[in-house]
Amino acid sequence: MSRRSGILEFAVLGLLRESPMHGYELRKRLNTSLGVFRAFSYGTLYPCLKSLVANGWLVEETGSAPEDARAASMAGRRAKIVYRLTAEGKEHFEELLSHTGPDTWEDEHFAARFAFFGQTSRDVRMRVLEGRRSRLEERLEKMRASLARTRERLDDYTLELQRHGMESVEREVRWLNELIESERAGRDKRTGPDQ
Amino acid sequence: MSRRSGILEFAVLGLLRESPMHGYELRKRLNTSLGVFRAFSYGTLYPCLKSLVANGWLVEETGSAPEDARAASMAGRRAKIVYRLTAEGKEHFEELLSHTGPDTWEDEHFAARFAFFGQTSRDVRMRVLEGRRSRLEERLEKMRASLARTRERLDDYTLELQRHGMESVEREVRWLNELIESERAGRDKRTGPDQ
DNA sequence: AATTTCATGTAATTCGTTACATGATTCC
DNA sequence: GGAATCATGTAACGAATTACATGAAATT
Repeated sequence: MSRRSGILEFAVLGLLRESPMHGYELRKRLNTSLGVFRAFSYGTLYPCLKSLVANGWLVEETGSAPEDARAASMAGRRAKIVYRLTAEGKEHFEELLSHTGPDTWEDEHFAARFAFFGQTSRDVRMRVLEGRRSRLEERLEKMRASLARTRERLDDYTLELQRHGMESVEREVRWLNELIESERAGRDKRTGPDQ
Repeated sequence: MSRRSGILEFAVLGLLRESPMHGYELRKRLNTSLGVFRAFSYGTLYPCLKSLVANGWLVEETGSAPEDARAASMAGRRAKIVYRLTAEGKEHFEELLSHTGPDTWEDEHFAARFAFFGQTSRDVRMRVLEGRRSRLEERLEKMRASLARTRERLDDYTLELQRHGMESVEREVRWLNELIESERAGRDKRTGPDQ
């Protein structure tokens, strides 16, 4: 059943929900359109796709015209493989979307979740945003405590590094506060308010 | 020769340069004092220490008093193992400190380098800071280009995520600018200006 | 015609964690 | 004397990369 990175699996299903794609294109969109994800390599992506097919969440479509498939099998050449989300895949993705666990608030998981907020209900969005915020606040607490304990023993560079780190986390908390406020106010960030 | 993470190795040598320590203590300082590093597990740390010993960069000291060693061997109990940097280890660390390569500007590598800036010469500091800045500027360029290409096709959440991501990178560039300016002005961030 | 970009894959390797196993020391 | 924390390690596993291998299509 090979490798399945939770994040990659999630992102692939989410991207394929919008429209079928082949592996190469999928990879580009993971790095650019979704912006957030690090560049997953083909060595990760292709085995993952195979595994999702094995689970019945995707189907492979070898070329749109019947000719393509024929030509491919005849000459032994490989045709583009387009992946399409199955009904089971759609269902599975909905489940992943509505489920929130401890992992959800982690850096990369959170970014992946956020990238598909457009497909999520508002209460899930709130759960994800608030969970992320409290995790960051815990992190801040630890940083502050550790800084208070060790401040004197640290040189200026180390201190500056910690200060900058804390400031970054504080900024993300403020960003989350704005988003949460915005969700609460019902100023939905979806494309259209009605229909 | 087992596992050796470049960053962990570097950080361990750097911490032991200040004073000898045992593994458990070392691990805490990696997570707190240096603040930057993710929590390396014991399963990573201890094998790494053994490998550094095998390289001749560290020596193990089993208890400070001879009694400890005797008691340990008699009862079969393990004593605390304190690791001390050897002359070769010190030399190796200096080499790592002065060497800069493509890896140096990567997120985690950079943080590790910065954490030991106090032990570095100013021109190395400048190389590291300026290298980091230009890598971030490249990243910004790519983000801007990708955003310009795909803006229309993205929903508001994805857009907001990208906007926030870019803003974070821009902030780090400004931070680096200040640091570089500060280095240039000669306002050295070391503890004492003389002696 | 040659080069770049598109496109798919596999094997070996790297980096690191989790779960397990063990025991000493300190605090209450 | 029991719990928490200190302290050291190993084996199995996991996630992802790199290097390799192949070949089609588009561009110059």
